[in-house]
Amino acid sequence: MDAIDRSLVALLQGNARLSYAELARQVGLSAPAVHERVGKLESSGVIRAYRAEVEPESIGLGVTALISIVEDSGGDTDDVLEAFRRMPEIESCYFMAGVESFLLKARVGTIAELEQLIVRLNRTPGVASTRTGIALSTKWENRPQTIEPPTA
Amino acid sequence: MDAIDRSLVALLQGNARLSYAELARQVGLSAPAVHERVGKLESSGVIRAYRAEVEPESIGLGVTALISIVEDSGGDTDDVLEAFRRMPEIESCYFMAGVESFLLKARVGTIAELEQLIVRLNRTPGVASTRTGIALSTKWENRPQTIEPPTA
DNA sequence: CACAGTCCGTGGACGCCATCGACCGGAGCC
DNA sequence: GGCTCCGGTCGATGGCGTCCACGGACTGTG
Repeated sequence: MDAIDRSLVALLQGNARLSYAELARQVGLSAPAVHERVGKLESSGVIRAYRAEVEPESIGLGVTALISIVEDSGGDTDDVLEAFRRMPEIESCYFMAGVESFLLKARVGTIAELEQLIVRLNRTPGVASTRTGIALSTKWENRPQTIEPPTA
Repeated sequence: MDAIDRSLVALLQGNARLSYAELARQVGLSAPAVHERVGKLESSGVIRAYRAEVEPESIGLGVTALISIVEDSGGDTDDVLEAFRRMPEIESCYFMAGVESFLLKARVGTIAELEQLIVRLNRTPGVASTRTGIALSTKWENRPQTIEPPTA
């Protein structure tokens, strides 16, 4: 992970569809060299995936909610996680410090669907209680951060 | 936005670097047709961007926090937002229903940096108070949802 | 019914790109 | 010095992106 790798990552964070030739021009290497570097970044796990970022409303997901979960003292955390994973509405899942073990970000089409999701969550074994906040609007999301050199 | 557009969006959500030729094979059209459709999806705002998804730890961002903000009754919401936008650590910003007007997702390198961020937030005009939860681990994030036909 | 216009696709052409293999130069190490 | 390894350049070739001309289905109109 030298300076060139960092700029490659930054460039691909900004536009994942840049060609290797274009990346090569930007960082001042040849295309095959860039190809190999990017391949290593992928296989070492630095680059996890390339995703198109889609406007949620246009695919029928107008409602965003953030749901905190308090775990049942009896339940198994892995089972709870597995249950969450099976709910496709849950886009993100964080395991949190504090009384509320999980924070979920969910997206659904309507408030009615959100209600159904919350009911399903509360019925899930291992879930003691939920607390839901509704996002009225998403100001921005997943803004890429500028990459800093390793503690330089 | 017909069925073909939906599968194009789904394919690009899964892998934004698919070639037009490959997309064309998957949806059963010619490459120029796919090129035009994707172009329209981009310019109509359905596809906002193509991003490489990067493992945060590998770029020195090991600490994830979710911060709720209570707004000062005197402050202007737009000014607060503008201040948040200038803090690159804040990856996502939701405007919420409820007492806590904003929910921020922030990523920093160390707890010390998180402390500094919270101090800066509390000093921001228009911010009455903050409440911070620390994510011990990210189970998953921004999982793409399967796209449903428009209320069919 | 014929007609023109529009939309959305196909097929062909051409230049650029991805990708492979051969080669090469510097660093580290006997 | 001479070996090896790593990581780069260069050159070739097949596939891809992209432009353009063309064509069929649908639609509204004289």
